[in-house]
Amino acid sequence: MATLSEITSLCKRRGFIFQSSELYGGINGFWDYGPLGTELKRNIRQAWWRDMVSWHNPLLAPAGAPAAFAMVGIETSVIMNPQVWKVSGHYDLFQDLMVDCRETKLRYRYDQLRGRWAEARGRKIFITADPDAEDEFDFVSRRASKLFKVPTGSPELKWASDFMSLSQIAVEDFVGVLAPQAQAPGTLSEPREFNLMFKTYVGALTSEEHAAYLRPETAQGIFLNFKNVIDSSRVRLPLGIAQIGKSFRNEITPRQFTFRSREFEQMEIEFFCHPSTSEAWYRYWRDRRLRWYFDLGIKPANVRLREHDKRELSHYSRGTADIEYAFPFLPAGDFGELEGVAHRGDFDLRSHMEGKLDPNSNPLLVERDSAGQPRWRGSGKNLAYRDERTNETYIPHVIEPSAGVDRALLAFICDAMQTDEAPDDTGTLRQRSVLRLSPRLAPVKVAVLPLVRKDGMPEIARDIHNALVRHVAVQYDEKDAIGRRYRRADEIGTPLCITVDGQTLRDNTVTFRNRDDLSQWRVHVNDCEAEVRRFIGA
RNA sequence: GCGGGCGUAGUUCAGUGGUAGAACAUCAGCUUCCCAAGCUGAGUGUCGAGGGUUCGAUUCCCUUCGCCCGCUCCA
Repeated sequence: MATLSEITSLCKRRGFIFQSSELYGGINGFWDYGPLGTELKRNIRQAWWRDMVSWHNPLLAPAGAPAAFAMVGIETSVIMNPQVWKVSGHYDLFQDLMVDCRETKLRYRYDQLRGRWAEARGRKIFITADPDAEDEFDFVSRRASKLFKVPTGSPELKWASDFMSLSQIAVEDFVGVLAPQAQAPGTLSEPREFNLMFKTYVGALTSEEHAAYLRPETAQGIFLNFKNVIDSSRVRLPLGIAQIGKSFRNEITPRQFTFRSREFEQMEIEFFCHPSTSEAWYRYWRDRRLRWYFDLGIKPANVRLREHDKRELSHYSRGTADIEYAFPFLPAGDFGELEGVAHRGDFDLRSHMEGKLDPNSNPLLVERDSAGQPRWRGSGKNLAYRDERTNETYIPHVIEPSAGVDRALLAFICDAMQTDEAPDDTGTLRQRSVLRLSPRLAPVKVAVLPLVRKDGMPEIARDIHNALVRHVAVQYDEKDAIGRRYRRADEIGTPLCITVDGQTLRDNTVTFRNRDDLSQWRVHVNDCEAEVRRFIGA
């Protein structure tokens, strides 16, 4: 399989992906799409939108679906009322305080590091536990006896406190804190803020009361408009609302080409249904979304569906599955997330009604501050749904398939990139670089080529090109030998070539040539468009 | 954010303390009746950016930006 540098150099050489602001040395975590990349990306969005939204038939239950359902699309703003992110939980979650260990270079979440004070041989040290330790009591005991050089369980070692969070310890006292993997105390930095949301200011004044955030996901825009859509669109549950749009996250370490970017595009559906049917809908969406990648030509061997186990799940969720791809730049056996399909229960709608819910409470309760008030106040609006046929009112459960456009594009390119062998005109096998993209996704569907640049062939080929140009993405190429033109088409994934040759002059047929198996067949000049459409399935 | 490596033409790379080359790609022409053929010709780089040392820096030093790898992070 291709390496990351082979992928990035092909993407640059052929105009799929460039580094953003490359002229000025680039900017970490941002990417531009070139002419072919833009077409490919549009085709991915279009395939998703058609398959999920515009080609959806609300009168028939799709294969495997529990029932027929409605599906509409919306497009919401990137910047929203900041309260949205407080209620959604992103504000708390994305403003993590971290501490770094200067000795081991390890970083810990400030609120996750726990430990207890230990006293021996005249020294008092706060011994922290590794957050991943199976048994923090055991971990801390062993660390303490090693530090003080006393046997475990020795009466010399006294515990001066119970377990407590590092955040309860003053920063001045960090000199007496032993980090989980450090040899000596006092190696932890002061807690530092890592704000993962992009902050901006609305209006001309740069003051905190005008602060706002670029959305870190498109989903919240859908939740906020659930009631608007219901009230305006004559749709009933079960209902999917879809959106494609940009999102922004201040990733600490953008890496791996476009896989982890700070500006990225999402294709998300929030699917609203009755709580009693939500598990069946969850399974339906999980399986359907996985199949979508297969239908667009991703090799099943490179994809896996990873169901989160019970410990990873919030208790309110009946399931979350990641659709993952074996990106060639990841270590062998590792997969990277393309899409997450999550059963979110009524967490989001209820949070926007009542105030931010505590995801760890069971049953779900509004998170309160010390005064007993909601930590983050909800809208107070009623987002319950009334089924007018059964007269039942309920808060819908939500299934959320959330896909990354840029990640899908990268996976499609990685999966399609191949080097195989094809004979040259002397019959010897030569390396051929070919992009086996699905015809639906290919940026160029067909290349029209005169076999040689004489005998009127270019004129006929131009006529064919001109007839196709309003209907399919077509390229005309008369430069260089025919074999070289085929290879150029192969390298950018053009699935079909139409060649005007000597026989065309006699009987008005042209040669169609298939990118994948090099097969050829003849088609009448007047039937070119129909044949292209048949082949690419559009 | 930490540690390591790297940055020369569109791409892959060579090279030198005296301002740069190859292959492929690109463009033009000739030739060419089916899979990267041949011939002729052309263009391309402020050697990532800024500063320093030096008579002189792409080359040595510092800073910075970017890329890759490992940690960390990844709702």
